[in-house]
Amino acid sequence: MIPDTALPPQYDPTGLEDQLYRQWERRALFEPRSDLAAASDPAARPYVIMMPPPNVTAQLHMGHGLNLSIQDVLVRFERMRGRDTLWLPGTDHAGIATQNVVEKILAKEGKTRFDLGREMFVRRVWQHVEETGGAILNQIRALGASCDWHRTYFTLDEDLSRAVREVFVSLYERSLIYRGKYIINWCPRCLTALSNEEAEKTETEGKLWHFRYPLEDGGHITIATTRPETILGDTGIAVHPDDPRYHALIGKYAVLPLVGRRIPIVGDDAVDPAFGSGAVKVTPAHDPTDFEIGKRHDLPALDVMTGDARMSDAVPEQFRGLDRFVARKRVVAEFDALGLLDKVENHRHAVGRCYRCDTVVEPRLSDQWFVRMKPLAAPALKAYQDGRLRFIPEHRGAEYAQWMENIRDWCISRQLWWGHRIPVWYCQSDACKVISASRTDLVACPACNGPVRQDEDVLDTWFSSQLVPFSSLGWPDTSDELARFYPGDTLVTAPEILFFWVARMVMAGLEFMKDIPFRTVYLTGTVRDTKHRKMSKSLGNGIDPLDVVRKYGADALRYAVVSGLSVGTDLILDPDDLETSFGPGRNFANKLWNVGRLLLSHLDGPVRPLAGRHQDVIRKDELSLADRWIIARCDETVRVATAAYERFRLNDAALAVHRFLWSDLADWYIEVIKPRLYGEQPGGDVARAVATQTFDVALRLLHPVMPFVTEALWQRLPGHSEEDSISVAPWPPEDRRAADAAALRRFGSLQELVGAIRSIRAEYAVQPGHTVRARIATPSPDIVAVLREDASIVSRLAKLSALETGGADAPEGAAHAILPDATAVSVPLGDLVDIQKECARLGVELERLNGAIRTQEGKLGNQQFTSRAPQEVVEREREKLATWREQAGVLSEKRRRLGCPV
RNA sequence: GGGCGAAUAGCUCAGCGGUUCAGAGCGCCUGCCUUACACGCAGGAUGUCGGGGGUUCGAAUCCCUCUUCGCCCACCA
Repeated sequence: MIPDTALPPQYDPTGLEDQLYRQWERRALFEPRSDLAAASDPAARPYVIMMPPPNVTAQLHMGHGLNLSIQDVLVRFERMRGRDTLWLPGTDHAGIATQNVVEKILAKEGKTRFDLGREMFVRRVWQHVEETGGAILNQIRALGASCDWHRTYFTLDEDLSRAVREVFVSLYERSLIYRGKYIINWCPRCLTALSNEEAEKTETEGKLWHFRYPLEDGGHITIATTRPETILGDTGIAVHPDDPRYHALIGKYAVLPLVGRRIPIVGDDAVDPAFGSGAVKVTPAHDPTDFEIGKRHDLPALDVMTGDARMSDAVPEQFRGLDRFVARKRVVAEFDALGLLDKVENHRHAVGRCYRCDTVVEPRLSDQWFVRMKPLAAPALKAYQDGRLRFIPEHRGAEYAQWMENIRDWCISRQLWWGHRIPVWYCQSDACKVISASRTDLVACPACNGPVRQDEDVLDTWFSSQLVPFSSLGWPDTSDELARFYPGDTLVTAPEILFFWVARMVMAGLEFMKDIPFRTVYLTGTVRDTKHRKMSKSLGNGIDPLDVVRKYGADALRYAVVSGLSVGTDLILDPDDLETSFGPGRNFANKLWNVGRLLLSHLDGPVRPLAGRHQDVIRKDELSLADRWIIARCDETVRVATAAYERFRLNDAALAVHRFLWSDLADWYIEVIKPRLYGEQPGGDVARAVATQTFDVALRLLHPVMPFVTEALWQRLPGHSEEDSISVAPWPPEDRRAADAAALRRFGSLQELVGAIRSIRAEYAVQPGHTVRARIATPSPDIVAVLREDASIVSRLAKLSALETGGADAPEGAAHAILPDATAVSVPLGDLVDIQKECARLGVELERLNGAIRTQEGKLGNQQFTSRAPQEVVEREREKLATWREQAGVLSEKRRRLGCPV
């Protein structure tokens, strides 16, 4: 392609990124390739990476930016390696979260969902989803994510809903789903049951109240509680059966204060005699342990709260309708008034909070649906123990295993309206009362043909999410696609949803597809601010990825995320200083752009290939030291970067390519070949070919991280056009023939030599345009070779007027440097400075310094000062003196070396 | 209460079984708008590698311990 020499000097991603993305999408570059699917090698499985579906109405946040970037790097890498790839985008209906969003909108209109009724409300949510649901998908595009948009799914789609039904009914038929009355976590604000995982335990500073309950036969028994309001629902007291203090009381009764209920004292192993008073109040309707105790001793369960956590009509009148925390205070106050409050202690304990609204959850007795997890967990645990399923970082696997080992049944019913309604119908005819789970909607009872009523509840949103690895591919229908893309390879996600989603996908996959859905689970770190606080909307410390894309480009964002991140560590970004976080990525893109600009401006046609069967291939003997060096460095970079990508060490890959492009190619190679490019020296065509082709390789290595700028440049390189795309260009192969240890070593020596001369120049502040003479004496054969064959390069880079070999001047009269390989470099002082002027200048400076030193000596010699001034002031003055003396020494030495008159 | 990570330059982090490992980027200092790039070029300063102990010829790197942060799990009311 003819170079576009009109490229602006500053890279501007605005508009360009959009344009390139549309180009990719139009050409369907990210869809699976039927040509590869048809390939005969059955072992060549496609690469499938699982995108965690974002909440349908959510806005993109930095967490998405982080894990979408990682996923895109991985999938682009595999795609370029020639694998068929699938990265399916989709959205999750996010039951509670989405319902909450719409309820908030209704609240602004002064309405509740109950005002609308179920049908109208659900319709309203759908409307909201349709209005806002596309936004996040476009935001994902803006990051450059190369996913297959033709198969975008939504967890409430008809197909995925069919999968949900199939799974529910199948589990129900095998008694792996059951309904029952148990203590569950209840959110009084969302008005629904939650799973154990959805009730986030947080350590809280609370109180432990000790109360005395009068015994029927006189005396008291003291119990302790953190939730006094539940006393109103007490139906017993439990002590340890072997506790000598209470042995005699077992079987006796106490009278519950405030209520007057006669409650039995029972002996139960669940009681820890060492805690509190060793006696426990038993509230079967409001505590899981108490529920179990209650069952064992036939204690009634008395629910004393309403759904929104107010005291119910089951409590004495003065408490009815009170909020639980108000009731708590009131109960304490009344006990206190009765003289039955023994003591109050501070007490740290874990309090469950709703993961959606942070409300303190209430353990509550209610009828819910559950999945029996133990049989499902066993194979999922085994998959990990066998090594079939692996975690990155590895230690995360232990969390997974621990959870699987201690798994509890999963409460899947939610008292919401938005979601998959439970496919269970209850026969309304008194004679029948059959309960039917059905894959299709029922209008009549299958047993008696009587009227039926569908269960009111919907399923936990994670119930459908866990099926996505196969439901998104058309399951329960069988299809070639399903066979081709299941199981997948990699899942990249935030550690927060390890249990919510990841673990359950593994279980569901094993149960319904007989295989794990992915081999590798990469758990990212958390995005935090500089104070290491998690980025969140409520803290207001978030960074909007789209804002970053607008200001710095998607490439810069991705580079920041990838280069600043080692496996599994947190990503620290400063919301108040985007420049520090994203400037380097933008600068890097700009650097690439300018390397491209320079190369393109010197190209007027195709370049000769470095290797291949073409006749005009460049022969090895045409290559200069620098050519061989950059080719060898390029190959090293291919090996390092490829290995790093394979091992998920994306930061290593990014930094290796950065180093090659910036430090090696731009700073050294291009500087070296400029005379050849400008036609001042022969070999211009070779230099162009080498520069262009190593640049091409580096662009490909970098493409997974910075897809846009690499594409924009690559399409302009000779032989490419807009009809080509780097995103499907072949991954650069390792080339053993390029390895050239001698060139690496020798050019390294050249770099050191040039560096030494530049240091000398800088030390004497020589103007850039001014040339100097250098004399080199070396025992190093590499340097000897450099001086023989590449002296012009050294002269150019170090701005030398002459480069002499042989015995180096003694340090007298010359600036001198010794390299690690014992090479001595010297430059006549006369070349570095005007000796007379410099002597005069140094003389003046030295005199002034000596004056200051004399004054300081006087000050410190003054007894009054040293004895009266604070110690640290004197100390500081002494240090000042020492520094000045040192400086004076340096100046004298300089004068001596210049041979200045004394 | 159980389990697991982390502590390296002012900041964010590399350093993957002990011998070119004391590094990168940003920031800082000096000099440069050298016809690709000031989002740049060249040069430079900066660290008792959290404290203590141990193993070894040799430890940022292995072992023990302490301190400090963080994560996961947990029905002691």
